[in-house]
Amino acid sequence: MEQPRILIVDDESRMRKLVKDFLVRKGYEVLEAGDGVEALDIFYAEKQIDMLILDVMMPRMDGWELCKEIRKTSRVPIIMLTARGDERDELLGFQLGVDEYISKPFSPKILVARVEAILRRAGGAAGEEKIEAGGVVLDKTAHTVAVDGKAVDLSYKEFELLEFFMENQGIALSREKILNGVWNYDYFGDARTIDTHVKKLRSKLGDKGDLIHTIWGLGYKFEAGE
Amino acid sequence: MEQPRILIVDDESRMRKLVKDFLVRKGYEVLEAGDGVEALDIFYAEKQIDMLILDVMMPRMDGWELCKEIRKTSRVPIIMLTARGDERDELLGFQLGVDEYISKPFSPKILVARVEAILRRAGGAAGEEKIEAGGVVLDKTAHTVAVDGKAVDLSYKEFELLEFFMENQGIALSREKILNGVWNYDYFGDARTIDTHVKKLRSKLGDKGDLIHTIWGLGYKFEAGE
DNA sequence: GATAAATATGATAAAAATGTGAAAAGCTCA
DNA sequence: TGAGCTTTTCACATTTTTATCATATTTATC
Repeated sequence: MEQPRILIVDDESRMRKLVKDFLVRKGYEVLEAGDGVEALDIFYAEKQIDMLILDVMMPRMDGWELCKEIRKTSRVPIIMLTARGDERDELLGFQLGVDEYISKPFSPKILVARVEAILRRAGGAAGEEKIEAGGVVLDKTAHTVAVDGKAVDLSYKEFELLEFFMENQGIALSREKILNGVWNYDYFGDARTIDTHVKKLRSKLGDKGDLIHTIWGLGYKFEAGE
Repeated sequence: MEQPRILIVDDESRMRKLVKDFLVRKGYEVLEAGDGVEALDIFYAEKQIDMLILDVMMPRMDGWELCKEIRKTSRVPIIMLTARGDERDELLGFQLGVDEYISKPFSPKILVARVEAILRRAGGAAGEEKIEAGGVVLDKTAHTVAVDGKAVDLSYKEFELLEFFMENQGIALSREKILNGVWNYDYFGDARTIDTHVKKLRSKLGDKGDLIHTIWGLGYKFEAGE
């Protein structure tokens, strides 16, 4: 599962946006639907959806109905967003095949944790350790990097270098520090080797290449903010 | 057995519901009966029931009687729910052909564990554990692998290696990790032996061989998505 | 602007890792 | 024991990555 695709269904666009933002930042691709009917359309039209997040309360077709519909043809993981602590509903839901509940209001942390737990359980690739910054997602577990959702091929050293940069975001790194952090201590070659790797990294990262800033007379710095 | 079907028999609907919820959540299909007579009806009317969970105390026909009846025609696994620690009953029950006891009150974890253990033990098609990814189906129980529905012959090591790969989908695996996961800890041979096995696996998997990705400088990764 | 110092770039050489086929070593079962 | 199989080792071909170097470009400073 290169980049799990999640469909969020809620009639409140503010809520959709909220959820979407957190998930996108974690490297997921997120689609939106405003009600159950629209959700079904997207679910069947779009390529592979890896998870659904449904609000219970929706016009036209509510979360339960939608869930029931989907379950007729698919075992895709479903998370239900409910009002706080409605246990009766939860029992009903588990029978319908809901995988998890999140009761509103929820913290982003909870949301992301549940999503990752479920995708992991679903046998997928989750359980990952990821670092994200400025549209660049580095997945240590899968050893992959994606820029704006698009996979980028990096060599081993390039990956390690980027990892080091991203773990030290906003910090000016001298060539010596980089050498110590990424190369083995028994490396006594030219520090200018770093330049070459930075060059390749920048070019492979495309637009995002300039997240790696040159600090004159010192070294480099990875920074997403601005 | 794609989705084992379990019949829970208890006169207390609250208890039935409780048990059912946990099992449903684990992917079982659960039917309910309120007493022994009803249970027999369902058992003979319904298609294939894979397991029975019986409460001892029931009106009309208690758990023992029901068990005796069922055993006249079927060896379907039976779990008995009893009051805590009634050893006399247990002896009686084993003679009647009860497979397992769970004494009330029980934790959901115990329940699920026993159910899974028994289905697994029930051998044959039951408790089957399969992993699927990208058209490759690995059946741990049967120790078989099929690619696009066509059986593929693997040696023992090849099977174990593929199993390890598939259980760690999407995770970049170093040779060391693979060695630790698939070989015994007392193996001190060459890590390159992995390469050879990967080679054979790839060729035996045919098209699907390239689900096993090489990660340069690191090792391998099994990935189906893309 | 001119100059010196530092960095970027592209090409190329060197090194390292993997793929492959075959042979050797182990096992298993008549 | 020995045929038939699996597993491991090995040597060599191939591929990919990494390091180096010469040159171009950029930057800071005067």
